[in-house]
Amino acid sequence: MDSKHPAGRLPEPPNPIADDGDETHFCGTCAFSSACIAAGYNKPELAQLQCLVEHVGPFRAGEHIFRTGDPFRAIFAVRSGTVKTRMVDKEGREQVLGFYLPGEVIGLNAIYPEHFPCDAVALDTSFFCRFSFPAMSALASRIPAVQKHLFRLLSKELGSASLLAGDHSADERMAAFLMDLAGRYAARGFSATRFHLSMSRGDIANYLRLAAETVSRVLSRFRSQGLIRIEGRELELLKPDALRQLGQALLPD
Amino acid sequence: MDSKHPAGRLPEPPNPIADDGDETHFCGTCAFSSACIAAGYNKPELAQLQCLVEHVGPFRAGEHIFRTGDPFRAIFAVRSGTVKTRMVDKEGREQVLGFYLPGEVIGLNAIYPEHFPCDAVALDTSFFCRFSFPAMSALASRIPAVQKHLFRLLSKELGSASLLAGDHSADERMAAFLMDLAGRYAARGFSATRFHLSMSRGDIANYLRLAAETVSRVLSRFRSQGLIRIEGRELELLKPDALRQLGQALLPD
DNA sequence: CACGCGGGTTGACCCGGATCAAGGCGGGCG
DNA sequence: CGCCCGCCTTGATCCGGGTCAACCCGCGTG
Repeated sequence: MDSKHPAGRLPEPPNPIADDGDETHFCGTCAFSSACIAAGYNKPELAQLQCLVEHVGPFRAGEHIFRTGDPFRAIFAVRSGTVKTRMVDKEGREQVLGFYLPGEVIGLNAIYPEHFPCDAVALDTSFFCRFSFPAMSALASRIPAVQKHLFRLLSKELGSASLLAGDHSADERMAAFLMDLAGRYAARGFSATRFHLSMSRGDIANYLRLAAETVSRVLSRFRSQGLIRIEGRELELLKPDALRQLGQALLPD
Repeated sequence: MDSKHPAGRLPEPPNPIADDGDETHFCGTCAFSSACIAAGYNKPELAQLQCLVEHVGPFRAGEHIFRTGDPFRAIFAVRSGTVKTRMVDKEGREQVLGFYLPGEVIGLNAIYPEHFPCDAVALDTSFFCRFSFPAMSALASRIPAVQKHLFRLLSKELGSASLLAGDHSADERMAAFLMDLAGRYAARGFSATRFHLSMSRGDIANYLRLAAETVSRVLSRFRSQGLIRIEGRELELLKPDALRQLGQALLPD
């Protein structure tokens, strides 16, 4: 599963955002956008922010962006591709903590321990913006909007962490998972009703604290009920309202 | 359950830390201590921090420190007593998010939404330090150590949120819960082996995503196995190592 | 006093999802 | 080509913990 020479699925990420030339479009959808391209910034400050960003990648499917225990020096915004974060306990069992889509930020939970408390593994061929954290903190001291933005990012992730905490049925969890993904894709300008699941059924199951067989069964049932169309990892939400209804206990609002 | 006129349990909190006269002892154990009394601060800056702190309380058992939807203006450090945070979904079901002991901080998850996303309810007679967040942010911009401290607090809570995420047996959850409490009491200078459970079995069950009956059964079993001594809400850990062993899959390290 | 009520404990039963098992793709490679 | 190996699906069985129910206790109140 964690092969050192993982096979890249595709020669080129199918993700439209991978186009490195389209800076402004990507940045407009990134979680840092309000910090990077906020209208209120004067030019010298924006230049400072730009210069602490470093573009890194590509990482192929299965490669690590960072590993548990690595010293914390930077946070990463996903430019394209998908990432899972996971912890591996001493018995070797994997625990998937989350999936991160283009525009989202990984590494925030490493600030306190000053070492990464989890692995980050690419699921697709992926590119990132790397933000040196010392530089970013220093900048945050001088630009209140940057500080506020970091506080908000951290606090936001606190809120979403409690999403999968409840004891809910497999159907509720799966419906909420699909609608959460849909909402996050929509927030970044992608289709909210058709998208590709970059993660395996096993990863979904692990994340939702279900067995892989259960995930498979629930998806089959959703299909037979006409809620979704699914073929391999290509997904279409046919009745998003019904799914939202199903997952409402887990979803915000 | 959420009576508007809850009966205060005791005329005076039994908590030794409630002594308002013993400032330095309390502050030495508080989560803000390194910000409030850090050696590196010169006096004018420390004075600024002091003046944005406001002591509030007492809150009696059952009273709200804040409610879902309240506009976010401040975070609170528990001076004495215990607090639970909870969300109530639209079907009226309660979801306990966490328990907070003296020295710990509540309200951080409200920064992003700018409104409190949950209720905070006192379980004991409780006192707090109230930190105006706008003032604190402004101070953080001028004093890097304060900014760093806030980042760390937020990031730390991110880490602990993933504690109860896994799918683990009732025994593992309960053992981890008890050892977590023990560690947090110890970190604030209390006994790590004898303490009072301020929360009901129902709250524990809700927090651990178990039925109240299961909590009762597990505690009874732990007692019959000689792991703990428990009488009502008074708890003594007889074999902390065995408990840590049981809960290791859920505990840090 | 009797009574109600919330919290706690314990027993009996049942169900959702884990586990075990078998088989079907599809892609990479000898 | 044929084989293997992940990944996925579907069926059969089992069990941990939820649910229902009965009961106890302490406390506050009419």
